[in-house]
Amino acid sequence: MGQSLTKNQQIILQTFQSFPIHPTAEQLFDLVRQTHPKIGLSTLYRILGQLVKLGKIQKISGLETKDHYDHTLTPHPHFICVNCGKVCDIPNEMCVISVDKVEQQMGVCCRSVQLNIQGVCSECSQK
Amino acid sequence: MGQSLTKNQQIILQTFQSFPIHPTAEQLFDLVRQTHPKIGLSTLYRILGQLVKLGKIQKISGLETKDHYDHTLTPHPHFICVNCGKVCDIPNEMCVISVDKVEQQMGVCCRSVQLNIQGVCSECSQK
DNA sequence: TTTGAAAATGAGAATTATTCTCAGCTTTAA
DNA sequence: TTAAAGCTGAGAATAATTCTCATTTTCAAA
Repeated sequence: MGQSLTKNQQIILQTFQSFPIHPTAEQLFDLVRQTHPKIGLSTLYRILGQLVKLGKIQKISGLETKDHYDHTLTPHPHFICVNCGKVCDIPNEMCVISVDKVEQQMGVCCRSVQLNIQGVCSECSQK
Repeated sequence: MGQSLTKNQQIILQTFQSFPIHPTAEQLFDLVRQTHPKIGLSTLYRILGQLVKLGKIQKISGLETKDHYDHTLTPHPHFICVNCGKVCDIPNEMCVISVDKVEQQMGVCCRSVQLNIQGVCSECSQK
């Protein structure tokens, strides 16, 4: 059970955690390649999937055609700038969502919530 | 300015509106083909894009790898069952989101909000 | 150490959803 | 009636991701 990560899993997770961005697989691949040029794209995708399953990172879908990944573990909303494409976290307390009513009134069981806001970021709106 | 729709735009919009589901392009293509077998897939995609731009329908991304489309115009959250894949609308009042704080505290300008909830629907949880 | 089974790798092929291209057809307005 | 503009749809192209599989690596037991 001692979820020990393989060498490549560690390389990818550490590279990931050392950059405060929400990279796509492609961006992360470029970063990883700078220090480990032999790692293949299929390995990256495989390991990203494993890290998501292990609960080490989360995948953010629905922002663009590409998926992004996030090494912040607590679920929280994301903001994407429609102008420059930058993705940022929105602190949970700025945007509280309760799914209680949904569960009670629709009889469903909620597993996860994805809240994505599209708009113009502060830098882009200053131009 | 009298945004009159072309014949194919009308066929697709009407077919769409006569089914109370959240179809993918593929599902809608099958439906449209039943009555208009000559319409091509590229026409369907082109017209879906146009209808979104015209504000006649909305596109729901982030539920699956495929996009879904919705002919309800007011923005509202969506629920997707991780078991059977069914998509349903969540009435806005069950799940209120305010973006005021986000705009004020992050200095951004919010254009649109997508809230997707993954979970198990009532039918699937009865098994 | 040796060994051998299980797991991991990575190059490239396959898949999937969507968008693009373009030659022919249709509509429209003069 | 006609010419230009717009629309169509078959199929090619694209883009992101997943799959395949022969090779390599790991690692515990002998």
